Amino acid sequence: MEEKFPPQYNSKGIEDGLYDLWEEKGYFTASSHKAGGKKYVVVIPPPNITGFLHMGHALNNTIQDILVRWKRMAGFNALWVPGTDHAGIATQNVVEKMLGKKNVHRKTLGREKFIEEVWKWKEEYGSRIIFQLKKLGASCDWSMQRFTMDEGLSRSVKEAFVLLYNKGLIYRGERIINRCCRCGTALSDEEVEYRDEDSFLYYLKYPLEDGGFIEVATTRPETMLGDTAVAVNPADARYKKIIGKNVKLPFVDRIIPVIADDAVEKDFGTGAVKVTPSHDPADFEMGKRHDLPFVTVMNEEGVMNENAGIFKGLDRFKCREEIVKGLESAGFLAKTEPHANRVGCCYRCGNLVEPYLSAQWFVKMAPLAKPAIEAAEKDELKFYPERWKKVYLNWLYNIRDWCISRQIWWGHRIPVWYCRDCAAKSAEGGEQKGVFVSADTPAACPECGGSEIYQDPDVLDTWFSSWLWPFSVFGWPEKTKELETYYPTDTLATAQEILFFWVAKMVMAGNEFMGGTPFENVLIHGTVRDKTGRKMSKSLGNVIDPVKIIEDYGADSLRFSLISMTASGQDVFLSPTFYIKGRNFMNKLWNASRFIASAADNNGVSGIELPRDANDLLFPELWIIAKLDGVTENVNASLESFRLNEALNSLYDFFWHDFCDWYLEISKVHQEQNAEYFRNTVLPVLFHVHLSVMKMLHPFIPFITEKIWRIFSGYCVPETESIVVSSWPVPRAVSRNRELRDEVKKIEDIIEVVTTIRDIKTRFGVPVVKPIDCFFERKPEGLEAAVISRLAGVGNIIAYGKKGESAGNMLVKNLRQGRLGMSFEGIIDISKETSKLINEREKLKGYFEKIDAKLRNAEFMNKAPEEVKEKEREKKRQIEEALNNLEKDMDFLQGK
RNA sequence: GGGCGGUUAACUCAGCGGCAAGAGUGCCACCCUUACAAGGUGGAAGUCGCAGGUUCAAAUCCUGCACCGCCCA
Repeated sequence: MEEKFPPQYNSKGIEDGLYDLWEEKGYFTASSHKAGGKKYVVVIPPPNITGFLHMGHALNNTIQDILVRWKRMAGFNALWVPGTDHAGIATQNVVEKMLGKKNVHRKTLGREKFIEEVWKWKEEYGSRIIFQLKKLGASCDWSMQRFTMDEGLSRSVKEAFVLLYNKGLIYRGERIINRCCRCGTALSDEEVEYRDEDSFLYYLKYPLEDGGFIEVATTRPETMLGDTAVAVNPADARYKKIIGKNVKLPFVDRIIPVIADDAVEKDFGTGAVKVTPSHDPADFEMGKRHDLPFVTVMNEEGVMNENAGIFKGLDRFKCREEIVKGLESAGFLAKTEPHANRVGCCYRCGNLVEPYLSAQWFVKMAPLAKPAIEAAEKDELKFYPERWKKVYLNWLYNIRDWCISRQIWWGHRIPVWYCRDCAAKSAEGGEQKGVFVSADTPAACPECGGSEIYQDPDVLDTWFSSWLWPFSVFGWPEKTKELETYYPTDTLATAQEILFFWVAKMVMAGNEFMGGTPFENVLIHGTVRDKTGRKMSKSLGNVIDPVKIIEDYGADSLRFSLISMTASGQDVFLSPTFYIKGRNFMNKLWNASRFIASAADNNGVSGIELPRDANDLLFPELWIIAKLDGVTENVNASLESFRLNEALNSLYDFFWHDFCDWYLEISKVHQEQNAEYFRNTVLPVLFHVHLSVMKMLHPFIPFITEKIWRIFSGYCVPETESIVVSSWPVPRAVSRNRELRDEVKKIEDIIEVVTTIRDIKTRFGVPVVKPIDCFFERKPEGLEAAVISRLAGVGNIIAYGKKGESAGNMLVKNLRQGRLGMSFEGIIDISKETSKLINEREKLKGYFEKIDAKLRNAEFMNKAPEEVKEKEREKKRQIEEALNNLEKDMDFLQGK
């Protein structure tokens, strides 16, 4: 017993072994050859290979694991596909940094060598997060593990590119894109994070050619070197006369026009703005509309170029300082004022993103968005919580083209080739010739047959592979057995941060390449934050490390606490002690198991058969089974609607309070009173109820439930070797039987008696265990008497006559089932008890008034549904009874 | 500027039309009653952010406001 069940639960040494066992047995492996049957498929949001498990992952993957384990037990062919993504920019950064420590630079290494280094790094460190997911208990089918850069998925990426290109949905265009000068690449709009910054609004005085000035306001004065116009709103009376005149740009002496454009906001700054078509998206559009020149004044690294004149060679930030100084000393700076600015930053390195004119590959999104919009509008795609549907749709309604080329080396090389010969023949400014796409590496130019071809140096956005994930993992474009069996998937669980990055794009890709949505349900859970509401991040130093909590308290405690305190879709604010609820619950589960096992040991019982028939059960057994039925129904309903916390908390309440506080204690009475019934009936019920709860808890806390299952299989006829593949409980509908329900009511009366006695004892400082004599108007017999006696600490159970033995040392309570007298030895403080009763009576009277008024209210009686009215009447009856009893209690106290 | 979420016990959170408003932690009193002190019994603790409104009935729905947080321009 001791070695099997130490009195305190310790997750150490239990969790690891079990996970290995599950893997060995292949419990998580789904079968693509299962004919018919129901399948349930989840694809993991692939964590990136540079990642460490953080609370967000812990929550996200716990949720998926709950769903998959539940469905697996419920008989589904359940598959959870794991994997990682290659995280182009992040991984390249990590490896560059590592090489940097050895004084090796990417560019000196060369592309091929560098990529080799990245693969080496990936082999060594890229699976850290996979190991951590296993620690968490994730029941992924590891035989299906995928990586976005592996051969199959790379094939999918090329295929998708070619298909879209041939359909005209991928094009190369010159646009203002977001450039991260640090990471050296273009970013998509989604990859830019916005940050508030206290900066300045600079008012520049531009000299008009024929005298005077026009004032423009800007937050980025260094871009003035690239200005090719000044714009005002045509309706702005202040500037009417100046439209069409010319300005001489300071420093570079370019003559630029004052133009009129509706896009200019009259209220911003002076109402006149500088126009820099090469360095601002809005200005770019304006430049197109007005046919302005495009002057780029910095290079890709953010260093000012030859167009910047005397500022050439300066870094963009330094240049801003110098420009401001220069303008000021030349008298061109009217004023500066503080200005709260929202600046775009790279989501990978945090550096300021530069709007930059360059040629990039884009996906034309509007045609792809259309079916994705329809899917949500028609509810073929459902969001939980539903409000995210609006956010999703809003983004799709305002969709912009997706910049997919990245100027880095680690990633899927863009499958576009250029032919030097054909390009040379292209007419100046006309259509560019000699550009072709191919999923396979071509040997020659398909147009001229020439071999002077080269591949586009850029790679694709990592998300260009992620958006194919729900079907690329199954081998698309090959028509595989897996694809046929598992696609479309069922539920996608993710945090809201990647709704646009990923979820919306997967829906588009699913529609485009497979037809229909890639999953039916999108479960958006909250973001894990610290207790002040900030995201957890290393730089803020507010991180609670899930790995540490797993080590110290077990994955079960972590999972339990996370889910139990997370309402669907609500952000999670974690305090540093949040795991305590879980840890304590594990201990409770452990000790209840310990008690049951030792009871079985003491009776030398083994091979208990489950479940039992309800026919020869006594009322406590009927009661607990009926309760179990109710809980089972609630848990199922909660899980079906993705209310995981609700399911878990109802199991918690049932197990701790109904099962342990009451039933387990009552079972001890059986143990003492009726050994045979205990052995033949109570023990099986204990095992049945306990194991049923273990099953339902298993998806939430897989390790401890498995451990208990395995220990218990030494006592029972084991249903399955492992709880992982056991069957999900179904309600036995005992509670629907009317006659049985009366038996079940007995427990409620007993609970009232026991609670009353304990209350009095505690309030007058008598330990519950100290036996007192009690007098009953309706004297309990047999089992009832024994239960009351044990749970409330009653010595003699005595019937008493109508007058009652109103000795001074007795206190009487009038309960539902009649009078209860408790005998105390001179420790009852009559006045204290009286004032308590008076207090209670006041409260009850107030309550009575409230209900009575409601029932006298004609409107209420007219309009409220019958159900509610009946409920109120019932309440009134109960209060009346309670008041009545209270009066009697007081009469007794006052010696009447 | 637009949108979303939050504001409930000291703390962390449930409840989202018919509760005399709940849980866990913490707090107070008593109990080491052989499953569990990571426990038991009992208790104290809340004008459910503010102001209006709808309704027979509002913590729950609507409107406005305040503060906190997020997202998109």
